[in-house]
Amino acid sequence: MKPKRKYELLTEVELEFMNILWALDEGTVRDVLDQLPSERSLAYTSAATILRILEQKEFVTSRNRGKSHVYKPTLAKDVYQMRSLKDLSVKLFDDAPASLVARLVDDNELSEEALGQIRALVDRRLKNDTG
Amino acid sequence: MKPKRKYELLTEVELEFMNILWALDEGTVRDVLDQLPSERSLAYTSAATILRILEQKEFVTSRNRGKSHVYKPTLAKDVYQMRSLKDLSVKLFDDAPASLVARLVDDNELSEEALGQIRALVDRRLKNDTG
DNA sequence: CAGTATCTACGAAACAAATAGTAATTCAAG
DNA sequence: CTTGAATTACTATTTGTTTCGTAGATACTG
Repeated sequence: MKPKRKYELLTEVELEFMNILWALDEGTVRDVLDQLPSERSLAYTSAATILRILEQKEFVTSRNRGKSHVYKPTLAKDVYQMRSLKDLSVKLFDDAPASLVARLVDDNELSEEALGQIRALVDRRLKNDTG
Repeated sequence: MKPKRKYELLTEVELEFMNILWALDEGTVRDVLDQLPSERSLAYTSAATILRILEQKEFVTSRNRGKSHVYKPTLAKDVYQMRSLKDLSVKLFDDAPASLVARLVDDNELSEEALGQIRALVDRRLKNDTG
């Protein structure tokens, strides 16, 4: 089958699986299934299907080990994080990242510590650019 | 029909419509349709269906004006922005907003100006907390 | 090598999202 | 009133997502 282009974003379940694979670096159907919370109780074959779809969409590649496949992300998590943020920014924040952060720091739940970390990150980036 | 509880997030098209309603404050099917880009060419009845669904999900209310309905968001945009950010943060950033911002400022496309704005926002928030 | 475990591939069922057509209603204007 | 344009309510179609069962392959175990 010809692989279709233009798969941008992961679906809900695909993201759930990718998070596990990113944490493990790679894994089999069994490995992923073992990482799911017990209350998830997903059938083995369902997990296998999801991974096959992820491979078809080229979010992972697979190699053989014994009788099973080992799946590994083709896309680094930070790359996907950035892609998701860009998507959210465009769709809900008029493509203005600053207004996204504005909303974030409006959150009263946000700890002083988190705020401090955020400022440190921004400062470091500003220094590196000018220096 | 009994309204189901627990509608959290908007679908793609629902968000497209809500963005228009947030900008207009309120509007009819026709109003929304007029705001869509011309290449969108969505049937009138499709737009009406989407708005009816939004009402059913309680993202908007409607009142009658003449023979048509006027739809108005029940949810402020900034509230929904925060909800979306929380969702993304949980699903993709281990619920750590600082790491979300970290990814954002890693983006080379991000302008110096945007970075400055972000820092100003954080600074202001930090000052207000301690002051 | 027979039996069992486990695995993959495929198909399909169940559900949700997006779009649009049809029928019925409403209102305004001749 | 009757007609016609615009509107709503409902239904249907198509497509994508999520889940799982069945069948066949593969490897291990005695």
